[in-house]
Amino acid sequence: MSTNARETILAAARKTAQAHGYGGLSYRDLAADVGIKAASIYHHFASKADLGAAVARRYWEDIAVELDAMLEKTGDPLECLRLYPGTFRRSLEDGNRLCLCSFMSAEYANLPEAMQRETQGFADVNIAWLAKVLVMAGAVKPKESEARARAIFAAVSGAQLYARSRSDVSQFDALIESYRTSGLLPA
Amino acid sequence: MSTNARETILAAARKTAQAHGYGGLSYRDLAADVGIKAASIYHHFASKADLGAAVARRYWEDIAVELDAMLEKTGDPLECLRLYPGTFRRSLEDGNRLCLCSFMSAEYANLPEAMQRETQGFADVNIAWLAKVLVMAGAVKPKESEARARAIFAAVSGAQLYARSRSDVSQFDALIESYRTSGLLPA
DNA sequence: TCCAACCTACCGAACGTTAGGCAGGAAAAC
DNA sequence: GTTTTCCTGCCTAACGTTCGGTAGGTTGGA
Repeated sequence: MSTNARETILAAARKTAQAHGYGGLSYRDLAADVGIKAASIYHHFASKADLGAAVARRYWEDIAVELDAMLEKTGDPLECLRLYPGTFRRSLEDGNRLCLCSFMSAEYANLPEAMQRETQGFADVNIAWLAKVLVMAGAVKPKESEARARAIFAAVSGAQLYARSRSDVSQFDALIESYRTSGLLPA
Repeated sequence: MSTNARETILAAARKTAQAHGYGGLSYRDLAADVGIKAASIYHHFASKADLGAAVARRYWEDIAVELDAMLEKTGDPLECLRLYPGTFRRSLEDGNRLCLCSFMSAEYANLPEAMQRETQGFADVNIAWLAKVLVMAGAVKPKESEARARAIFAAVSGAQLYARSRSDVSQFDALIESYRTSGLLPA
């Protein structure tokens, strides 16, 4: 348990936060999850705010790596745009979980400052990557790529939120399909 | 205070829930808001779950009236579609608040059953109205109106969520404009 | 006389957090 | 090579606060 306890805590906290939010993240439950006592978490994180900020940062660091890997692996920007909603879909499949960024945006007013600062990271990473890929695919003019990337990110987030409220992944799929039909996403 | 205390509580609870969620809604704070003691709330609502469900139900009942009134007043479906995002925009202007439906979708796993049931009401009302207006405006084929309505609702919700995380209403406006440019919303 | 509306005074549970201690392995001192 | 020191990782036990909720009393108008 010891050498990677910090990582184990981070991963468990992320999963819980994606299901119940930062407010729904309890030290006692989290500790039980990873097999230690609540007080022991303080050996790895100075406070709940610190833990939350670390989880948030790790979250967008991971997605940055994942998105770049996808682009490198396929080498096809259009295919990337087709696959992009899959990252959100997987959260839903995994226990009807939400993107941590969406949860933090909702809980924004209740978050400690350090977490508020990290909230934007995930969106920034997604939007920058989408803008780049949109231009590569020739789907939009470079000038409009940022705005379109933001629109896609926001719309996909909204689709995930809606599907969660129905506990129904197929609603997410249908929404993505509508985004394609309407022209928001390349068809 | 007495005759409309129940209404006062409902309204105050709605406002707090739109800022801090159901979990962030405290009986003591809520009571202080409306000028009574926490225990007195139990004279009007049997439990927090009951209060939450009543707030949620009232929320979508109100929007149903509001949307129908808009259509009747303007008589112009295209103008209605142009005005539609305004209801979400107003929440942001009013203390960076979120649509209650989005908050409940995020908190879904933490909500009492009665509230989970009410969560869908708001979305249903919006989607039904949008589908009707889209057909009236001739913007989509009747067969596709439901799907497009859902897409618009989800996308606008996502735009509100994104703008909230930046505490910046202009981000919402920019996103709506992108939805128009891309063809999701009629231009 | 009665009842709705509100009160005071609690309850048990859960929360984040702290103090202080114990085991054990690595590093330092002899 | 042995002993001592020290640090890491975890523990138990409690802290004060806040939570939703309850019991029972007071008050004022119909």
